[in-house]
Amino acid sequence: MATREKILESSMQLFHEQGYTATGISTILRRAEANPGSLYHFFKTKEDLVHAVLDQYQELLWPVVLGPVQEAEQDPIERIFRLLDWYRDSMVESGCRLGCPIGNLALELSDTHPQARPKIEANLAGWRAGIRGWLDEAADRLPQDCDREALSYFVLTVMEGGLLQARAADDLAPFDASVAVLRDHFNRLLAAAKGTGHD
Amino acid sequence: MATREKILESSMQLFHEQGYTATGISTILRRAEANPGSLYHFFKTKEDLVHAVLDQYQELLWPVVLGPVQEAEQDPIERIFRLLDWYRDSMVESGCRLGCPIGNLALELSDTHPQARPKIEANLAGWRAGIRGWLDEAADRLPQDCDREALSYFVLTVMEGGLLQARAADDLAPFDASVAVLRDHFNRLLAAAKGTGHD
DNA sequence: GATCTTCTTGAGTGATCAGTCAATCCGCGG
DNA sequence: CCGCGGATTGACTGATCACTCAAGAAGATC
Repeated sequence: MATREKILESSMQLFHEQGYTATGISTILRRAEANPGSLYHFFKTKEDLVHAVLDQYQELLWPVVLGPVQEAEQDPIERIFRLLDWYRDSMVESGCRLGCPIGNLALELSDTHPQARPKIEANLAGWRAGIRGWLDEAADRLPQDCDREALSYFVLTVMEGGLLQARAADDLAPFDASVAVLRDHFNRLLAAAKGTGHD
Repeated sequence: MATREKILESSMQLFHEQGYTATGISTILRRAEANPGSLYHFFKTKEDLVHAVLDQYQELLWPVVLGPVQEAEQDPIERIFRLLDWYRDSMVESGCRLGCPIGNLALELSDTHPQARPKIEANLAGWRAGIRGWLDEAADRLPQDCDREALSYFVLTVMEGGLLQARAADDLAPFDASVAVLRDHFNRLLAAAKGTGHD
């Protein structure tokens, strides 16, 4: 792998595992098997590095996350729960650690790093837009007065809030409980729309 | 104020504003107007300090947060939205910064500080227990098969997930949208319970 | 007022932090 | 085979990190 990509990859991993501030440049270099000069040849500062990481997450969102889910599942509502399940699997794999890399950086950097904040928001907006698209696809199965924009925020809220509690508890129960209530909410929305005649 | 309390207070503020790792001991000392020797007389390490901060949050939960809400609002369901509104106000006050101090520490320390994690979980459990108590009070207005434990997780999920997105967006819209959907969900639960005859 | 404990002072510790830079390497066009 | 520019090397910088400690001040107890 090219040096720049090795450094970027190591940074993504370490920022995810330890956070931005807690990760030292020297640790990144050790994992990437590179030297300080190389890192600073490609990235002007440590902050530049996290900007590149956020851009990378943005680029990978559709090819790695939303695309596969969209292809694997036809039902747009089920895609949302497929997405939540995909995240659940990644939590099982890491033993309830790590969580959402964007969410972690959001809480760590939003206040203190004004240049990173818009990039974090852009990432979340990308997730939301994907979910929003699926909700729009299912519009005729949802109540007519259903605020799909608010609902797309809500799905992301459930994901981030559920992951936060799961990490604190070192147990997926909070996440599962949250997803179950979200499922109940969708069931009620679908039932309500059916009750009034679809659309 | 006593030196120990001044140091504890400054630590709470700064961990909230900047995070644990990003906050230096020297900054805490400057704000507390104290010397390193005093800090290390009361707290063995920086990690001890964050443990004391978490204990303090735990102690303040009922007297400062849940108690006032419980007294100000009779309807147990409305108390939940009063609580969310109270948080909203604190976000307005800080200009969409800060967010939930426990949530911030949860994402920063859960993986890397095994001694802090249980204390973070204890704090979240305290919030949950309060909400759960209110839900139990309203049990006869909710559907019989309603999982109130899951619902208490869910309320906290909405709070934390909504705050995370609000900070990233530097705008309360994501939080408001999430709370609106939660309100819709409760309305549907209450309507469903009424429909089948109360209880 | 002597004595003991608790608390405060602040200069100083080694380690680690992000970042620098001159020297060197290497692939490529001429 | 030369010259050039991007890429790499790694020792080095000053600043800051968490933390120490010997000295002394401030109260409390007898």
